[in-house]
Amino acid sequence: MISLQFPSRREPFYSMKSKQDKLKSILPSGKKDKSFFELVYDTARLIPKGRVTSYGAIAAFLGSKMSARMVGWAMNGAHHVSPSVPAHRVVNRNGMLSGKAHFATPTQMEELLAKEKIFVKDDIIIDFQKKFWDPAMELSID
DNA sequence: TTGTTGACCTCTT
DNA sequence: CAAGAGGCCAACA
Repeated sequence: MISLQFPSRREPFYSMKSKQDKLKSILPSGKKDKSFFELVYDTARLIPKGRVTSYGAIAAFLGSKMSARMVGWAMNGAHHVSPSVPAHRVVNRNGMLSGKAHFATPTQMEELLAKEKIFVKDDIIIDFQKKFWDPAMELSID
């Protein structure tokens, strides 16, 4: 199912802090003392191949939609965590590859995306809205 | 310990 | 329209 929506500027149902506990139960690894970063990593690992999402969408999904910045910061450390995190599937809300400079080579992010049939022009993902995967829409939380 | 700095986003001048 | 500010939270000096 394809979500054609950007994260809405309306107050979304998932923005309530109380959802965090439910998140912890549906996300893979069972540790209870998850930091915000770990939640970010877990969510990112759920992004299907061939789909992308945005920092803000993950942040909103995790309960604080203003933490998009932290999601980016989390990705900064995503290279040396295990299991690996598909950081290339996370872009900013315009579909721009804002993080490509942090990959091993300047072209790696684009190449990884191309393998999943996601193509990029001028650092922007083509058909971003069709490739967009909103965790809040696709993962049912109650 | 305090301050600054981000792979961001939204609202306000 | 463009530009600024505020909010988030972890890392680092």
